[in-house]
Amino acid sequence: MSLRHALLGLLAHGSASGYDLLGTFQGSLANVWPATQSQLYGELNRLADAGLISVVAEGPRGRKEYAITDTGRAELQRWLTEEEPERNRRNDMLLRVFLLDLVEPAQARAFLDREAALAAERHESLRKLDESIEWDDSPLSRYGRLTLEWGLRATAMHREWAEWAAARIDAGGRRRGG
Amino acid sequence: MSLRHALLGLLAHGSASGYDLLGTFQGSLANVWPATQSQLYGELNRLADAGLISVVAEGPRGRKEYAITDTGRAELQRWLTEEEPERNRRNDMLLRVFLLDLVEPAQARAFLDREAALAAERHESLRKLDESIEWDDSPLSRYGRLTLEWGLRATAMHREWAEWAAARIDAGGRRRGG
DNA sequence: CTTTGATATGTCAGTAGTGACATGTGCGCG
DNA sequence: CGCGCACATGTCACTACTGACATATCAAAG
Repeated sequence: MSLRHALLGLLAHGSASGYDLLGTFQGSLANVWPATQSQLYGELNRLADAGLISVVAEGPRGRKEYAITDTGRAELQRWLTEEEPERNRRNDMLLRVFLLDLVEPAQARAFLDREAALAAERHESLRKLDESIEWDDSPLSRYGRLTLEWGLRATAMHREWAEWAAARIDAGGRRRGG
Repeated sequence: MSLRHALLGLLAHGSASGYDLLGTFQGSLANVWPATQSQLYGELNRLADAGLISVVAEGPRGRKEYAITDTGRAELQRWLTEEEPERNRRNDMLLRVFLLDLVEPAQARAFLDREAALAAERHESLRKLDESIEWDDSPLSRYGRLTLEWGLRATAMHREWAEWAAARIDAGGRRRGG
């Protein structure tokens, strides 16, 4: 149920409409906690029903501006400090590696090459993003930078691993022969 | 729908019952693609209905032994070589880091310390697992080792990042003062 | 012989997330 | 003035996954 807390967290930084929040989810939050429009509007209504947020203004085109309530802030604090983060262990890519003995070594090698290339691409795109942002001393800037750094390190690690693994497949093939 | 392909992949290595497969999902596959019992039995029936697997023997206690069919093998091949792995971007832990400016620096620091400690623990447990397994030249051994190595590198990276981030929070606090 | 635990499969209600569809409005540009 | 795009919210059917419940059997230990 982290979407709930993501919304509370964003609203804790300032009131906003569903549409505004959607923009954030498709922007800076896309790499951390993506959400679809339908899910978002539904959750906002549920949060309002539960009294964790409330409509503070209505604008043109039916726009509803939400703000976090005291109850909502308390819940957010509780979540941040007391609740253990859910570790998402499912990894489609690793599942495939686990089963990679079912295809020819050349295909396994191609798979890992592709992983390495994609990780490199993703790393580069994060690096550019990092450069393009004007980081300042604001709290959001400080912690946003930490998450981006995680992405940089994760993509670097993934690339190195894939290259190592690809080389190991070649070595394994040779070992079988000799 | 990767559970489907995980099951096909396991059955491609040899026929087994739902109960056997459940053991694998709670064992070696737990860190890659966990699945509950209810989900597993349901999917096996759906796979059999679709003709991707078939019951090849019935044992005591209603045991049903499944084997992969040619259609199933073809589908597995297609999945492994043609379908792009789903990248799971949702990360509860990173979402919290992103919102960590909402709590006191000391609490943020504690959060990251805990992350570092947990990553170290997980790394150590994987290292022991690695040592305890007698890796041979079998294909399953070779590719299983690659996934484990990914885990080792991921936990190491995560720990280093958390330690770096914790230090950065301290530095940020001082910078604000000076 | 009885009890216990591992083997073995199944159902069900509920939650989270997806993608498509539906609908209407205000703003700026030509 | 009217056209199109961005703004803005909502519904719906479907899929994946979870945790709890239900049920029965065989083997071994006491």
